[in-house]
Amino acid sequence: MNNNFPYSKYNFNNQDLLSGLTTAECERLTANKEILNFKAGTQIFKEGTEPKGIYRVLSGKVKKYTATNFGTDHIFYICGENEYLGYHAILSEEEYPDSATALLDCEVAFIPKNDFLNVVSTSHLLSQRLLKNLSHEFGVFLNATKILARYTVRERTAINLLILQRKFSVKESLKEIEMNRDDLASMVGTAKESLVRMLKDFKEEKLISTKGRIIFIEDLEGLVKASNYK
Amino acid sequence: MNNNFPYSKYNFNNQDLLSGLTTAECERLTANKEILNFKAGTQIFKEGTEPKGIYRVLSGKVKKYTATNFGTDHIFYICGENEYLGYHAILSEEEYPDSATALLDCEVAFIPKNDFLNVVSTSHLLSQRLLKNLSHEFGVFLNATKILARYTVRERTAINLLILQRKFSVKESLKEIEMNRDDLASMVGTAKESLVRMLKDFKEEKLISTKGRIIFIEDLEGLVKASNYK
DNA sequence: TTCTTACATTGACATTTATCAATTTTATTT
DNA sequence: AAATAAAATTGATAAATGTCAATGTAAGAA
Repeated sequence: MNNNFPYSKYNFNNQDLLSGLTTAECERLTANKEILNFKAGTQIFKEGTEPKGIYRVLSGKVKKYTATNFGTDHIFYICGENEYLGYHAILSEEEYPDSATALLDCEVAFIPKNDFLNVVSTSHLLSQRLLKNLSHEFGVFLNATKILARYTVRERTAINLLILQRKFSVKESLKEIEMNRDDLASMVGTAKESLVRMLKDFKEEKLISTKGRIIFIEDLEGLVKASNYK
Repeated sequence: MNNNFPYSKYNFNNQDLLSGLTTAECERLTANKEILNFKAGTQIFKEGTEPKGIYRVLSGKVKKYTATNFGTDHIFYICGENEYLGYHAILSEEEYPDSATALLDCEVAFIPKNDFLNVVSTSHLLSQRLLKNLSHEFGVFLNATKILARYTVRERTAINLLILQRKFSVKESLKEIEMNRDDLASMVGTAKESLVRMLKDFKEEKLISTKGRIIFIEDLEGLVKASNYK
């Protein structure tokens, strides 16, 4: 990268949680594994319900979000390939604190709760890795709350475009983001109309361009500057 | 409680992390323990620095916060008695993602990094408990980000008063909050003047009263209603 | 293709929140 | 207690953001 935007502060899973397990552990873990397919827009699990297992995203994208009692969502994370979903609720022995819905068509591996817990309780490597991941996530969340608490809508919009650009592009060169405006506004934490106006400003400043709902990042450095984030 | 405000969503540590360890483990853990005293206003550790160990608050209160590059803080948590500080950075093997400063005079037990890691790596109970705590915290944070993203300053002010009331009162009956206005504004995620005006509104509505900087909760149910949180 | 529907955008305006500059109150020091 | 410093509050105003209604555009269904 030729800019100093700290993308590392935006990734929950900084390594593959389940790599490096022994063959026996892997077998126990995947003994009852199921491959599931979710069409874009389908809910994978719902806030407040009992967790049945964990999920690994094999392909596609998943949005993670919470709902207010007055009907607005807040999308706090987009999960991509090889990231895991739903393990927090299993480990905390609580209900799901959030919901997950496919953003694109997804292929997902489902591992039942008991198989996961069983391996967690016997594999030192796995529990150490989970500890590392969860505590890394803590930093990611601190960053997110700080941004919501202290940055303007303009700054947050820029920050989220930068995050999404990274998240959606396997290759760095790819600078397209496709996401509906309601979801984008829900990530930024603003009204759809305010989000659209911000995009318009960015277009006038030549930081981005659009074609339909697709957003092209035209000036990465300019967006970093607009984010006011160092 | 005679209201349905979910205080449980605001506590990081839902049990004593280190209770139930074997005598041997306890000894290893506390072999190099130091008791430290921090005067109100003194920083305990600083964002971006190398973690040296973990801290347990024995008495007093500690604010945890992150700083923006443009000089405003966001206080995201108040630690009280028997809560632990600084273990995230140790477990994630990263720099401190946040800072901690004594809000009141504090007595704190310091456990060096290696002693902690040593016991974590050998005690199954401790690592399981840490996993449970960290994943519980995830839910606490989701709630916090949702509130920052989706609730108004009025609602957030009410929510934070309710949290502080609980946090500062050992007995439920105690309904006093003493905190300077800058810190309160920093928790709510707003400007000091906006915070003060919100307090004024709440006073006019007889939800609170004040004497100097001390805030008395006069109508808990009314504040819950003002928070718009269910 | 045409119709239909969902989504995106714009305009006008109201409301909320931040900022800056006083002023008042409270706490601390002498 | 008086003097001083720090913090809290208020007022005036600007800026940011949200809301509601209308219009435009794109995508899927018939």
